Amino acid sequence: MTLTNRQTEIIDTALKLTAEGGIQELTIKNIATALGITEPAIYRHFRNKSEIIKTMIRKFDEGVVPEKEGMEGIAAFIRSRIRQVTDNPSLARVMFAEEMFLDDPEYSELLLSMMHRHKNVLLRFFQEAQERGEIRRDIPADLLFRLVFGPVRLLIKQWGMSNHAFNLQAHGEELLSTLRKILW
Amino acid sequence: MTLTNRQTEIIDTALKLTAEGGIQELTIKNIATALGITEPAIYRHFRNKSEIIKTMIRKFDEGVVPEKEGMEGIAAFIRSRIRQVTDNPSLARVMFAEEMFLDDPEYSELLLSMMHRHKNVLLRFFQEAQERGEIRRDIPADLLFRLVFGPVRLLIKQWGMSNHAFNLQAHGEELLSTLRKILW
Amino acid sequence: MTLTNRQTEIIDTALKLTAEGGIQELTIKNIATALGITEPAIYRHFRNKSEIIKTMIRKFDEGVVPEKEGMEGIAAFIRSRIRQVTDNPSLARVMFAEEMFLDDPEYSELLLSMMHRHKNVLLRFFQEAQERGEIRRDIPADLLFRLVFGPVRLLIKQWGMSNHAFNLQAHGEELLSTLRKILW
Amino acid sequence: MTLTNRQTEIIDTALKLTAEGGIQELTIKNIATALGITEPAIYRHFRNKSEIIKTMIRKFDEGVVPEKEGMEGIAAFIRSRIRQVTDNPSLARVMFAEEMFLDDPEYSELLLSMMHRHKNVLLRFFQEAQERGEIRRDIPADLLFRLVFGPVRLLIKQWGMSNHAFNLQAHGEELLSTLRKILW
DNA sequence: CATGAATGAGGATTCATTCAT
DNA sequence: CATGAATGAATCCTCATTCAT
Repeated sequence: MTLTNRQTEIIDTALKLTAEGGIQELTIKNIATALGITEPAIYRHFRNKSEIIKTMIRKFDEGVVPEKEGMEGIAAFIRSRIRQVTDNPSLARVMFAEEMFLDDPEYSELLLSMMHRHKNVLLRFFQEAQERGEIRRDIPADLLFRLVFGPVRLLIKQWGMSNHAFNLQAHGEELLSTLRKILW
Repeated sequence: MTLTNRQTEIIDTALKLTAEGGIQELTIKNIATALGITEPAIYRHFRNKSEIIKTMIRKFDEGVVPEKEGMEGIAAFIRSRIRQVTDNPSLARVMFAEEMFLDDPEYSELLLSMMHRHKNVLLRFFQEAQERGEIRRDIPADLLFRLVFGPVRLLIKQWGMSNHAFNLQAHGEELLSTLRKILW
Repeated sequence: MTLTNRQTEIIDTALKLTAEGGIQELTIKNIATALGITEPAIYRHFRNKSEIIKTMIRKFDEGVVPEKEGMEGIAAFIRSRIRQVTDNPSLARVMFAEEMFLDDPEYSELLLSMMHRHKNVLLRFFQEAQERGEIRRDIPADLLFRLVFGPVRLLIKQWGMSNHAFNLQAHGEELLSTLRKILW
Repeated sequence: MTLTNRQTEIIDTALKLTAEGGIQELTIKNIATALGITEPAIYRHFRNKSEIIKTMIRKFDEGVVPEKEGMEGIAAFIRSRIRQVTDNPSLARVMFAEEMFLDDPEYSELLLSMMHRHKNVLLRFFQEAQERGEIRRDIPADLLFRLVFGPVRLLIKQWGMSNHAFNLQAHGEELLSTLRKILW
C-alpha cells in the first residue's frame, strides 16, 4: 500500500473527520474543504469514497503483528497498538469502532478479516505463553484473549473519548504489568 | 420513560436497523418501511429523528444498575447487561458503539454521561469489594474497571458480531468466574 | 401499464424533452422544471430515471399491432403508427431513434425486443398477403419488410425533423397506395 | 478536411464509442482512455469536444456523391454508402441517427444541411431516371426518394444493430435489383 | 506532445421534514 | 392515526476544460 502525498493527506483527513464526528461527518465535501480543494479534485486521487474508506480501514492494521513469541509477542502487540494510536490519535476513536462501518458489507468483511487475523496470531502467542509457563494454564485461550484485549481496547477507547486526557503509554504499561501479575 | 406501543415498535425497529446496517441505515424511510407505514406517520409518534435516537440510547441503560454491594453488585451488573442483550440481541451491536453517535454532541453527551454514571457505581462496587477482601487490593479501582468491563464489552461485542453464534449467558458465567479467580 | 396522472405528465414531458433536445436534455431537473416541481418530487412517482425511460420506450409500442390479416394488417399497422405519432408528435423524433438509447443495455434490449416482435407480426402479414395474391411473390418477406417499413420510418422521421411541416396522414396514405401499386 | 494522424485516431475512436454506447459514451475521458493518453492531451488536437463531434459528423459525408447520372447515379450513391459503412462499420450505427445530435443546434444544422444536399442530388438523379425511362413516371420524386432511401437506411441500420450479422454488400445488391424491378 | 492537479457546472439520488387532506 | 405530494439541503460523482510544468 504505497500512497502518494495527496492520498496520505486525504486518508489522514478522513481519519480525523471520522474520529471527530463519526462516519456521518466523513463526506467528500468535508474532506475537500479540510484540504482546501474542491470535491472533484478528490477523485483524481481515489476512485470513489469506498476506496477512501477501505484504505483508511487498512491503515488500522499497519505493522501491528510482531515477530516475537509467547508473552513477549503479546506485549509487543499491545505496545505496537499503543504506539500506533499515539502516533495518530484519531485512530483511537476509529480503530475498534467496527459498528461504524456496518453499512457496507465490503467494509465489515475487511474489518472482520483483520480481526480474525489478529486473533489467530494472538491465540498462538497465548498458547506459547502457556506452554512456557508465562501464563497460567487453567484459562482457555479464547477467554485469555478477551481478558487481555478487552481491557486494551477499552483503555484505548477511553483515551480517545477523553480527548487524550491521560498518558496512554504509561497506562498501557501499567495495564500490561497488572495483566502479567493476575494472569500468573 | 413510558412509551406507547407504536413508540416501542419504532424504537425496536430503529435498534434493529442500526444493529444490522449501522447508523447509516437508520433512516425515517427505513423505519417506516419496516413497520409498513409511511414516513410522515412516524412523526405522529416522535417529534423528530433526534428524539428517536435519544430514546434508543436511553434504552441501553434500562435497569442495569443493581441494588447490591461489592462483588455481588459487579456480578449483578454484568448479569443484567447480559440479560438485557439476550432479551434484545440487537443491543449487542449498538450498546457499546459510542462512536456511531459521534456526529451529534447531544448523543455523545448522553452516552458519555451514561458511561460515567455506570463507572461511578461500579467503582464504588470495586472499592467495597476490595474493602471486604473479595478482590485483591493492589490494583487501583480504575484499572479494575478496565480489567472487568473490557472483557465484558468485548464478549458482548463478539457475540453480536458473530450473529449470536455462541451461548452468551454461559460464556458470561465463565468469564465471571474466571474474573473472580484471577482478581482474587 | 396503468399510470397515474402525474406519471403520465412526467412521461409526456420526458418524451417532449427527448424529442426536442435528444437524450442529453432528458434530465430529472429538466422534467421537474417543465412540470413546475422540484427534482425530488419526481422520485415520488418513479423509482429512478431508468424507470422513466423504460416507461417512455414502452409507450412507443402502444396498441400498434392490429388484428387484421394480410395487406389489411400491413396497412392497419402503418396507419396506427401514423395516428400514434400525430396524436403525440414528439414520438416522431424518438420512436425510431434506437441509437439514442444505446448507453444502457436494458434500453436497447427493450427496444430490440419490440422491433423483433413487430417484425414477426409483419412478416406474417407479408406472407399472408403473398399467399392471397395481394403482393407479388418474387420478393422475400425480409426484403418486403425493408421496402415497406424503410419508407414509413423515413416519412415519420422527416415529419419530425421538419417540425411537422407537412400533413403526415395525407403523405402516409399516398405512400401506402404507392406501395400497393409497386408491390402489386 | 485534412486531419493529422492523431486527429484521425480521435475521430475514429469517437465514432466507435458513439456507435457502441450512444452519445452518452462519447466523453473526452473515454476517448483519451481508449487511446491510452490523458484528457488534456486531446485538446492538443481539437479545440473542444464540439469540434470533435462536428468533424465526426462531416465524416458521414465523405465522397458519397457520385458523378453519374440517372439510375446509375442512384445505384452509385447507394453502393458508395455501403462501401463507406463496410469500411468503417461503426458508421452504420451513427450515420443515420440524427436524433443523437439533437442537443446542439450546431450539430443538427450540420446534419440537416447534409441530408438536404444529398436529397437534392438524388432528386435530380430520380428526375433524370424518369426522363430516361429508367424509372416509372407516375411517382413523384419526393416519394421515390423515400421508397429508395427508406429501405437503404433501414438495411444499414439493421446491419449495424445486428452487429454486422449478415453480408451487407450482398443484401445491398439484392435490394438494388429489387428496387429496379419494382420501380420500373 | 503530453501530464498531473485542479475546477465550475451539473448530474441522479436520498434525507428529514412539512402540509393539506 | 395515517397518507400523498412535495421541498430544501445535502450526498456522491462525472463532465469539459484549464493551467503550470
